[in-house]
Amino acid sequence: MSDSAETPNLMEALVSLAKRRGFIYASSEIYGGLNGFFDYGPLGTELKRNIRDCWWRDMVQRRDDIVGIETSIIMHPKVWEASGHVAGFSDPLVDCKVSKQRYRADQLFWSPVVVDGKIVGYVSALESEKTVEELQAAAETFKRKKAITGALAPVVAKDFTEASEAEIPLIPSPATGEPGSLTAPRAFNMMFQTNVGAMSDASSVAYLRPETAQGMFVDFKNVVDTTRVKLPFGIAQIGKSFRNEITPRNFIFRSREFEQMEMEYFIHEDADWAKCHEEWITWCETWLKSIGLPASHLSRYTHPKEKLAFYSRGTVDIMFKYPFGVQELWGIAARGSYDLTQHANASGKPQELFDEASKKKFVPHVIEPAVGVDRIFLAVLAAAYAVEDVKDEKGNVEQRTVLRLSPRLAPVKVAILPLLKNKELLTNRAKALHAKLQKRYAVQYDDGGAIGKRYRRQDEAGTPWCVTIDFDTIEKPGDTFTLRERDSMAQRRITEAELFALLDEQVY
RNA sequence: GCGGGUAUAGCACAGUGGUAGUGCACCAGUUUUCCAAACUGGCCACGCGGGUUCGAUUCCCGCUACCCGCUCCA
Repeated sequence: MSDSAETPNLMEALVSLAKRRGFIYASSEIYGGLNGFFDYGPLGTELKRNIRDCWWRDMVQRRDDIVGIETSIIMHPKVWEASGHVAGFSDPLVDCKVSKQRYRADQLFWSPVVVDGKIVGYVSALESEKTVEELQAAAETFKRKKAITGALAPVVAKDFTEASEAEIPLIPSPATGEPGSLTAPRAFNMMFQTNVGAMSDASSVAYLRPETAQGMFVDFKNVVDTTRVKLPFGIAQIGKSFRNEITPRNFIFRSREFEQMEMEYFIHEDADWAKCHEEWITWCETWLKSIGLPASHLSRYTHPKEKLAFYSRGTVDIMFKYPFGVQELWGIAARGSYDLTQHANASGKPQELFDEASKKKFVPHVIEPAVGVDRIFLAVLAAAYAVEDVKDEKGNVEQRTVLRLSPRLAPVKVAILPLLKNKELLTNRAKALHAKLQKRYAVQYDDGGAIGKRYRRQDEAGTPWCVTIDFDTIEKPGDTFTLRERDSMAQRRITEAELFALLDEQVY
């Protein structure tokens, strides 16, 4: 028996299964696909919906301190100026054509070498604690090698975004030390632009949101004024976001259109934000385990202070061991009062609460757990996938592909199978049960092929239980069915009432 | 975006300068009393565009997508 960790080319197997069983298709596939976009098929749509529903129930409906909203994808462009995304949500990149190295332009520093007031050449260095020293040393070496005499001026460290067109070909590549191989920085904003209204001009430019969070900040006062929430409280939202990623990769892990589940938890400015931050990290970890992700695949990554995003005072990522490596799943950021303050300044509308104790107004601080539905989907799929060796009655070893999805997430909760297709007594009873279950649960009726084949088919779809209507059901007293469990393949007899009780308990 | 690789049916793979097969899956039927049974029949593909050629799925070029690196985020 092998589990997912030992399966070679697990990603290929997942992509293949996802396609084969209708979980995920490439977007616009008949036109050759579109990089960074995906469609969810019938089973995938159910699974994704279940992920959203579980999160919403646990995050919003089962709590007293969190409310939900749904804001528009296109917001006033000033939202993104205030949030910092127009200016800061870009990564200008520079390529060295010789060494094939790629640098972020804002991390690649350079300086003219000035001798006796004249520019005699250029030096470069990568961002570090000693960038200026390195540049100075490089300038001295340059002067010596070129046998230039005169007074060397101190270097002036500038990053590559400040290099002019004329200067770019003169600046040496950090990799080769020779000028001429660096490209101009390609700086583009990761936000998708569009135009509102029929006229396309500068005044109509708008953006598809790159995160749902700003909706919560912009509607902060509305929620406070209309819902009687009291600190600490949270506002949650699930919705699509869009980022024009340079390199979409790893199936649905990094795509250009994705779905976020974000919650902004507002706390008093004097509250212990670090403690609250830690509590939310723990909450997220617990929740991930509750939907079936193994603790062994989860870890934490604390962002070093100097590399924090522009809005963050502290960020911890919950990492997941995907088939392609340990990568981010859930980011929990302490955003301070950054966003509300920015919007207060930009809009001229104060985003404050009144503190009854101190009789003073203050801007709340915020802790933000932000997770991608698609990433959870991928993590869940990877963790659930298993190929097992099973022995048939003759002792022959066969392989069984099974998705061990939690019953909460499984696209189909129960499959109802008449043992035989051509015996009306069986099919009628099965159809009656199916109709009854269908009112409350996602269930499937299947009478195609041999019973064993149908079990395996449901295993691949992740259906936790199969119910078989057999001859004992109609011939023996008690009206019982065979209940077959996906993971153990064990069978037992169960009544209709017991079946409903089982589902009520396990499916939520 | 740069470098390397790949692209044949729903999935996994063969194969050929004269338009393609296999397994599984799927559909119809016969059969079948619990773990991918059997038989019969059926559906379905050379990623897209151009070039060379009498003829291109095969050779060449471009594009697109996917995979592996550089880089990045949910």
